[in-house]
Amino acid sequence: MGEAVAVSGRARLSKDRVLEAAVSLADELGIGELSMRRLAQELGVVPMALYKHVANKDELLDGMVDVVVKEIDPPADEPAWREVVRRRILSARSVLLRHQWARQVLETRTNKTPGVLAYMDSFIGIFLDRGFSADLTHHVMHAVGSRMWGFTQELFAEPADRAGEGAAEVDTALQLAMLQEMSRRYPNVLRIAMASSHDEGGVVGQGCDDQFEFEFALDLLLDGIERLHAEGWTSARG
Amino acid sequence: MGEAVAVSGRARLSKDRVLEAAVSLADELGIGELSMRRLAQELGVVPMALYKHVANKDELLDGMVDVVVKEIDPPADEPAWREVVRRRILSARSVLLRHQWARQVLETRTNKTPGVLAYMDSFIGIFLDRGFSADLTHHVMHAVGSRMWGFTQELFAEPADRAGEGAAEVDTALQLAMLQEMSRRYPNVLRIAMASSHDEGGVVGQGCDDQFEFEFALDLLLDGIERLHAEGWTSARG
DNA sequence: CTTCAATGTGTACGCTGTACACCTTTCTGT
DNA sequence: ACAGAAAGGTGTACAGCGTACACATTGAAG
Repeated sequence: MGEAVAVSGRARLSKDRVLEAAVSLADELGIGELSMRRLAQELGVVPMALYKHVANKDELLDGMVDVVVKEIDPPADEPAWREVVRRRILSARSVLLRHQWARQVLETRTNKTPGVLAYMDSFIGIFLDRGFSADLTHHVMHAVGSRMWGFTQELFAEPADRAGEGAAEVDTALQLAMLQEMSRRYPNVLRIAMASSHDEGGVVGQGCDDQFEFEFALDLLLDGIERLHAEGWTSARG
Repeated sequence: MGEAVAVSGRARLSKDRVLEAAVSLADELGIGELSMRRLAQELGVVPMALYKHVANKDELLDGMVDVVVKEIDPPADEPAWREVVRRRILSARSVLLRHQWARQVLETRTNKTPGVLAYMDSFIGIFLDRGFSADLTHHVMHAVGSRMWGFTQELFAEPADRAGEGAAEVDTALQLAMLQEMSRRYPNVLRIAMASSHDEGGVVGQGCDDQFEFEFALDLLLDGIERLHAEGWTSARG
């Protein structure tokens, strides 16, 4: 009588339901813990049931990427390309921060899902529609590269470090020793790690504002692009 | 009597031999095909033998990264930071092109092996030793990000496409149809893909000079850094 | 020659993705 | 309303993975 929900509580599966569940499972547990079996269990279904909605795990991952990419805001409707690009990239960044696994998956994929193409297309359109030449835009896209997706390689990523319980004293002593070793072998790394201006206290106290760093690098890039565009730059090879 | 080579042909294992074999196996087959079992077989040894030289697969991957990173040229000894950085990054790029799997592995790793730290340290040193403030250098390192390793996200990576044998005619017809579909749905992507100036003929004929694109983006970045340094830029937050 | 540590072996376990045959539910045409 | 087809879900099974653990072999030092 109903149309989608079986009488006995359990809703029917669908590709969308599978993808949605996969995304939130990856959000919770990380991409490494996402297996077909785990996902099936989450959906109250036997593993093979998933294969009626998704050809294989690769297609699942592609679908997940698509779901995430569609969360990125569309380009704003205003004349200044720079602000449009800037806002969109920052939107992408906030989306990819919500789904941290997406960075890795995006990079692994051989990128050609509809959502990814649509995002790229409209991204490119921002430049073309505002007077950039196809030539310059092409090079700009390469220069922007993965920053288009709102991420940079985290230079000094912490190793997750969950469940750090027992033997805290040994840890601090050992950490100090390691720090001294560090300062002998890699003095420059240490100086730079310290050079995050706020939080001057805590030794290695990860006082690095990622958002600031991201915007710094982004603006550096946008400055460069602006200059080239203003100069009417064109590639002089061939 | 000898010391390393057993009488019966087979050389003894060692961590170095394991890592070397792993690197060239990954070069040949790609990282996806590198398993402990396959590697052991390549070395004429039972899988568990590897664990006497490497704690687990993660440590193997770390070691492989270290091997690769050590192939990058040391910084040249000259006063102009820009040329030193440029040359070194291009050296890193040529190394990572020889070991394509390394990009992915580097990004996955929680980066802290000695070789990686040593590379970063000396990279940072290029700036510090040539008059950059620690503050600016810190931000610059974030801006450089993964370009330090000589790679950018390949925007339009081909899907490998080995073994494309049977039904070539269907393929071309189908490809044409897909192309038309593309041009309706993603017109901007197509325009940009075409805009690689040499090779104006072949439809989608991947006429994109990756090396040019890389250097373009790199120089854009270096220009920006140069300007900031000349201005005596300093982060104004905190 | 004995002894001991380092190195290589064999077996086994739990995990993965997924092929294939089967049953069950739901939709469609008459 | 009913037959039949299509779509969705199940159960079993297999090859491959990383690796724990107990055992055998080797090479060097006493």
